[in-house]
Amino acid sequence: MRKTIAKEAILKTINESDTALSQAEIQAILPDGLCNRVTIYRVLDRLVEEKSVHQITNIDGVVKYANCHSCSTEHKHDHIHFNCEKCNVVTCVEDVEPTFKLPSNYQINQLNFMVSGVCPDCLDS
Amino acid sequence: MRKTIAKEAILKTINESDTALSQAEIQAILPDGLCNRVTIYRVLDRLVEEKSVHQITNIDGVVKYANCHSCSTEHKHDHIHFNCEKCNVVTCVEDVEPTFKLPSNYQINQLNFMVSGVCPDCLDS
DNA sequence: AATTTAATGCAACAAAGTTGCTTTAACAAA
DNA sequence: TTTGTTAAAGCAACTTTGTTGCATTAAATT
Ligand SMILES: [Mn+2]
Ligand SMILES: [Mn+2]
Ligand SMILES: [Zn+2]
Ligand SMILES: [Zn+2]
Repeated sequence: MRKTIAKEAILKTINESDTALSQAEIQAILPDGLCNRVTIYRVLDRLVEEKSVHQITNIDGVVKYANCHSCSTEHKHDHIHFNCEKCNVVTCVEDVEPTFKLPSNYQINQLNFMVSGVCPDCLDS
Repeated sequence: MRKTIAKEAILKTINESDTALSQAEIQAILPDGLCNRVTIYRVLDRLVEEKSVHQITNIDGVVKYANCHSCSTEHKHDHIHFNCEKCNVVTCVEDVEPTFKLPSNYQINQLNFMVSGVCPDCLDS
C-alpha cells in the first residue's frame, strides 16, 4: 500500500482518537478538501485489509474504525466495545474480554461484542 | 397495536423461522403483494417496541429480527448470536451467555454479541 | 351502523455506500 | 534525474436501504 496523503491523514486521525470513528466522523475531522469522500471509504477498506486498524460494527449498524493498540505480535480485537447512547461515542474497553463457551463444532473467525448504555462521563453530569 | 394481516404474517414468519431474519428476507418470504415494503419496516419497528420480537445487528450492520423464545417473564436477549459466513445465516445461540465485567460506572442498557465464522452445518459438508 | 384513528399504500425523498472510468502521483527501475 | 508502471484519487453516476408526508383503508370501540 502506497504512502499517500489521504492514507497518512486518515490513519493519523484514527490513531489520535480515543474513540472509534465512522467514515462520516473521519470526513468531518479531516481538513476540508483533503480528499474525496470515496477515497476515505477506499482507504478504510485497505487499512482494515492491511490490518492497520480495527473494524467495529456499532449496535446501530454503523461501521467504526479504531487504532490497533497492542497488536504488534498478533492482530486481536476481542474486547468489548461500549456505545454511549448520550454522547454517541464508541470506545474500546480494551481490558474487558468476555468469556463464553461455544460448542467446538463452530469455527470462530471474528467477534463483535457491543454493549450499549451510558458511559461514566455522561452518568455523572 | 392493531391485529392486522401484515402484522400477523410478519410475526408468524419470524416465529416460524429458526434463524434471525432481515427486512429483506422477510419480504422475500411473505406472499408477493401481501403488503408494501414500507409496511414491513413499520411493523418491525412496532414489534420491537412492543417487545414481541428481538432485534439483532449483524456483524455486517444488517438488522435482523428473531422470535422471543423464553421471554414470558422478562424480555431478555443477552445470549450470543452466530453469523455463518458460508450460508449467511444468523442464529440465536440461546444457551450461550457470555460473562464480562464492566466497571460499575457504566450503565448497561443493551447487549449485541456477535460471533462470526462457519456454522456446524457448513463445516461438515 | 357510525365513529375514531391506527395502519397501510404510494410516491418522493434522503442517507450511505459503490462502481466505472479518467487522471494523478507514488515509487521503482533505468 | 528522468521515465515507466500502476496503485490510488477524483468525479459523476448509480444502487441500495431506509424514511417521510399524505391520502386512503380498515381495525376496533361505541
Ligand atoms: Mn476495540
Ligand atoms: Mn437471539
Ligand atoms: Zn457518553
Ligand atoms: Zn452455515
